[in-house]
Amino acid sequence: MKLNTKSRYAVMALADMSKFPINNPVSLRDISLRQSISLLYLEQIFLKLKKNEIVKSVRGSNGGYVLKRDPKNIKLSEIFQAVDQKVKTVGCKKDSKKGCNGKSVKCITHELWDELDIYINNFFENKNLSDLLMTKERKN
Amino acid sequence: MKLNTKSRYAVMALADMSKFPINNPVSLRDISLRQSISLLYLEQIFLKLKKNEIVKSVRGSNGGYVLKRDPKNIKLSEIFQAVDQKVKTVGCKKDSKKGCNGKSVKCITHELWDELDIYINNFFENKNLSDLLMTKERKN
DNA sequence: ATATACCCGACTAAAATAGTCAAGTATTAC
DNA sequence: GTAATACTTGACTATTTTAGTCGGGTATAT
Ligand code: FES
Ligand code: FES
Repeated sequence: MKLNTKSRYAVMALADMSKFPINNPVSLRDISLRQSISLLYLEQIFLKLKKNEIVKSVRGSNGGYVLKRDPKNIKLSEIFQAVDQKVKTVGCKKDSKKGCNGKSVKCITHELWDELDIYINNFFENKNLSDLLMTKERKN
Repeated sequence: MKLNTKSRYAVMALADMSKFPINNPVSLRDISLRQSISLLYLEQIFLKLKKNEIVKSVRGSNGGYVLKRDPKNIKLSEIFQAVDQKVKTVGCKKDSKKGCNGKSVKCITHELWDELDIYINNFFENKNLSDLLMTKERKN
């Protein structure tokens, strides 16, 4: 079970952004420098975040990206979904009747993995961007 | 976040075994047939389970593998550890002071991923093989 | 004009995954 | 004692996924 960089960077970049005044465009170049994330990779990530209505873009010089909603209303689960990164614990197709073994019944561990799936998604569902900021403030 | 087949099969195979009398050797061939898992792959997995004292082997004809402990005392976390599959949510080295970005401080999301790590491991820590059987019995 | 910064699809090297293969050894059944 | 069963071990490989990069745009502020 490994978290990939795309999800990790997406959250990292948005967390970086949410430290700035809400209507102030933050350029990817700045995020790239502050967080040491490849600019080209960030561009790829932000196109998806934009398509999924998490940020909006301000083109041209002095432009950048702006959070489309209050950090309080941006759940981690939305961010993950935006960058196409799903939790996948079962071996079978989720909405098929077939099992991971090709048989017509679900395997003996299917329920367990399903439970794990819900459990993990719960974590992302119950965290939002502002939760992140708060832990940070406590520390600094 | 994806669960790999090695962990999935390991648990599946052990769940299969634990349906049989505790001292009755179960051959990998049988598990392979019942659960539709490649025999050669199972062999690889069981060597690790054996090295980690989860099962013991009975060689020769009518041989197979036997659970070394009561299913109640085999936690999923042990199984995962045995097959070398760790949860990895952070980008940095866990016991290094350095961040995932190469800097000398942990990144702004480090705490979050750490929390997620603990959260997921908790799931595995609090489930044992016999829990699996029980959900199955309820259903059948 | 020109510099800045987003836009977008295609491409690729490297790593991880999901197995397979070959060549054994030990034990039991006949 | 020989055949059959079943575990043992290390190496090897195809496929997939990941983690980016590249090239050639377009829009806007100064
Ligand atoms: S994981 Fe769903 S059938 Fe095995
Ligand atoms: S995840 Fe640990 S420093 Fe970024």
